[in-house]
Amino acid sequence: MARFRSEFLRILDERGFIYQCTDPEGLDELFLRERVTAYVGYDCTADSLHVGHLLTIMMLRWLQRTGHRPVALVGGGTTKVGDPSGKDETRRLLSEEEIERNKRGILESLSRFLDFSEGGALLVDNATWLDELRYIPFLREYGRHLTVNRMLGFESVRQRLEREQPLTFLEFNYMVMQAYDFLELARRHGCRLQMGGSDQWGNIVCGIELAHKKDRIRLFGLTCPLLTTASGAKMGKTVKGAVWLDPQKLSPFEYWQFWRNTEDADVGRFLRLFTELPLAEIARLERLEGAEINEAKKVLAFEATRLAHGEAAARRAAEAARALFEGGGGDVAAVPVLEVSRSELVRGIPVVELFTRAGLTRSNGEARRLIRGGGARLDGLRIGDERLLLRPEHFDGRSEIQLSAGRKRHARVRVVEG
RNA sequence: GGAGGGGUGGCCGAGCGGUUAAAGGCACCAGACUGUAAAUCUGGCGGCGUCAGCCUACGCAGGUUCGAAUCCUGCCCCCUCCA
Repeated sequence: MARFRSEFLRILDERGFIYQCTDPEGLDELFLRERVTAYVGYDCTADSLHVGHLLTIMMLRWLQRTGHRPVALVGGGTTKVGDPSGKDETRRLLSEEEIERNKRGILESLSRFLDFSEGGALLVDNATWLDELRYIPFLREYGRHLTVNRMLGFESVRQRLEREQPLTFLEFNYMVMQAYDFLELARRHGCRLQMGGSDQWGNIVCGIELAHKKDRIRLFGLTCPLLTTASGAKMGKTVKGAVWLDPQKLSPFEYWQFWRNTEDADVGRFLRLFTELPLAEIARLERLEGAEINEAKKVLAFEATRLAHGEAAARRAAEAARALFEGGGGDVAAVPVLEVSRSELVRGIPVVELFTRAGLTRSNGEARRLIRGGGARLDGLRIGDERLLLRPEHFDGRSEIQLSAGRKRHARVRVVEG
């Protein structure tokens, strides 16, 4: 497969990152010729990124590893407008402070994967230029280069119109804003390539066309496939919601577990996309069959966790999993802990409440149902009574007990004096 | 501006005065089977509650009624057709 000659594109191609590319040959040449600056845009609506963002993060990472310059753009400007695509309930507008906090969170998530130190990756906020825009001058200068005819042809727009779903002028302008972002990055930072999910294709192309008409510069676009699991579900959900990259929001142990529970059919693909193992090694792992494929899943979990949370955390997660799932007392240090005071324990703590406090269930009612359904365990023994109170005798001299919701989700409860 | 249709739980979508915490599907959780997989089958799936109950919910605000998601009034939003 001599499709690409440049290292970056070859890697992306071999690993399955490429869905569409505006001009593969031209881009390949560009990568052979110079140090390329490329960007990916991230929404600013949450304070952390999640696995749904991981594909593009990995692309930026490979970009940096192969000697080029990644730019992460956060949508501080566009977030102020509020994304209207979420149908009813006009979305709550975020305050400046919230946006600021979210930006910091996003940077923190990204910092695990990219080197933002001097001369490395760049973080930019489109508020920097979008805030300054004035309507009439903008329309006169840029609006004349964008035809509605052209924009109506884009898949995202066409689909809406065909299904007779409303498409507001505001949404329509998102494409324009993003097109302008690309141009602005090209001017400010010499950015030549925008990458994103396949749903971003129209927006990316729009930016390329704008830049060509306005500044006579040639930009490139590349999208990655929309990721679903082999059984067709969207990736990256757990009871707790999204699979966050921020360890505060989802512990490394739970992150490890997420990857460990990958479906058989996805293992090879995920290893290529979400780890940096050599392809030969992945091919070997992929060939494992039956129960042996679990080895491959552990490698996937370890490597993915290592990237997001560091090697030490990945080791602890792996060890805790060994202790929990394969018997033989390993170290369960990575399993999330809930602390309770001795005085509270002496009074007796409703076990349903503990499940909720430990984050294993979302409400006491859910914990009750879990117990009724036979999925709740205390130190491995099924809890039969939903009214059970946790008391000092359950600890039997130890400082910790273990709660489990189903086979896979565990938490420790530790007594502290007081 | 005019006429009609509509806003139901995370999503889709029934219900159109009581027996409706609201059919059905998807998603999700648990149990069984396994390999911490998939498929399948079973159960669950608003909150609080030591279980007797209480509270909140069908766009928003009022009203009619013993009783409202269901009827009435006003408001907000969406869709279709006409101008």
